[in-house]
Amino acid sequence: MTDDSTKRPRGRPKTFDRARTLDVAIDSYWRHSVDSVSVNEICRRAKISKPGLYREFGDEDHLMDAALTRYSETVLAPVLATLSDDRPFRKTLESLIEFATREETPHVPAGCLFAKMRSFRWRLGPVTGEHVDQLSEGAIAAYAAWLERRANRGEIELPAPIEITATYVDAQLTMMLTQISAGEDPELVRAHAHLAFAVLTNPTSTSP
Amino acid sequence: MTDDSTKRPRGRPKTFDRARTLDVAIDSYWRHSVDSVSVNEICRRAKISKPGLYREFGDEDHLMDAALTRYSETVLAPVLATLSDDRPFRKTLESLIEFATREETPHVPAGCLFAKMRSFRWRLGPVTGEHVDQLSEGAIAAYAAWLERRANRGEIELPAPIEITATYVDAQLTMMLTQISAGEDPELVRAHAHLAFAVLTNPTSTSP
DNA sequence: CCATTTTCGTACCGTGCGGTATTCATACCG
DNA sequence: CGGTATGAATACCGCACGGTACGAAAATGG
Repeated sequence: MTDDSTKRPRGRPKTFDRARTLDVAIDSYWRHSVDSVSVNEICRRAKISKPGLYREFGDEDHLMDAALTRYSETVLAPVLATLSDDRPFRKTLESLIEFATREETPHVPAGCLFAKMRSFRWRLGPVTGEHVDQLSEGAIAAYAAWLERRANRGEIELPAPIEITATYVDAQLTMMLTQISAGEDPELVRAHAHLAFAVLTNPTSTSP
Repeated sequence: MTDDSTKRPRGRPKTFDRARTLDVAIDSYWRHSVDSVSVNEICRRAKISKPGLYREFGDEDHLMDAALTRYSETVLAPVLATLSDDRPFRKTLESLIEFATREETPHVPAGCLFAKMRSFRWRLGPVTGEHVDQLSEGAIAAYAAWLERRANRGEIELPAPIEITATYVDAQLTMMLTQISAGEDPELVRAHAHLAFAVLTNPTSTSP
């Protein structure tokens, strides 16, 4: 069904594998910190020439942005989508903790590329930086919607205004991902998570 | 009383101002991230020559270590010392939160140099890295001693084994310092802190 | 076959880095 | 004064970075 016979473009056929290059970039940025992975290094790993990469992506900023786009579509979106599921609060929370403390596997690094980019926000290029901001807002909005829905159903009692509670959940999950990426013991991080989220599952007064 | 008449050393008198250089280094590492401040940059700010700095400190690793030593003595130690005070738990906790969320002043940057070094642990030199590890252990031990003492007096009820609770407090304070350094709103961070530490001040079950 | 179009990668540019060889300046001693 | 000892800074090294000029390579169209 692939019409090899249809008009091929005029010049030399393209051999640059954009998808594979993006996979290499994502894996590199994800496994190691976002900075400390240079364009040169990605070219070496992907075994492509530097001008090839620059022709495809423009510059380092747009390469990172493309990597973040692909990552958010394939990894982040499914996780945030679970917030809309109609599962009990604790089940969803546990799956979030599970995601944030996942161990490294041969094909999937530990931690979260998005979280790493957030912590390096100020040294990202303008395009990637804006993208990170936008995804951050989206994530917090998703947490807020989730928490509010569960609060309205009486499953939990919000210990603080929704903006504060949502950003609290976001901050805790981000910290967990950072710790996991730094090599912390997943069991310890999970134990910390249960302490941090006890304020949600065990409503009490929180007056200072 | 300064004996100018006593033997002066043989050669050309030293003019290198070690203390001032260290102040510049600490301020630079503290205000900006530890990496992204180069030796060249410190020389520029301190208006000293590069060989001068290298003669005094050896290399970048030992310069950072000297800065960390001075910082821990002048800033960190007093804070950790308050953990031994006999004040009520909540008072001490509030002063910790106050320290971690302090706003930037002209002379004192926000955040904490030690916290910044911890988050960049893996790219520190061997000397500074070891020093950071050692200080981390010291801080956690101090938190553990504080919490255990307060628990023994019935002021709080440990929500988890002491090692987990102490590292939890450490992780939360470190995260707060990181957020403040990243420019987060101190009021929001304090609100998060009260949520995170509610598990200490409002003992309940924490079963997952 | 040759001109045209498009993509390819080698080889380079300027910059800033951590670190240092070398030479000059300033002191004491006799 | 000259000899000796020590500290100072200029000017450099090799390297890796982000980014690109440019000619070779591979296709189509006539």
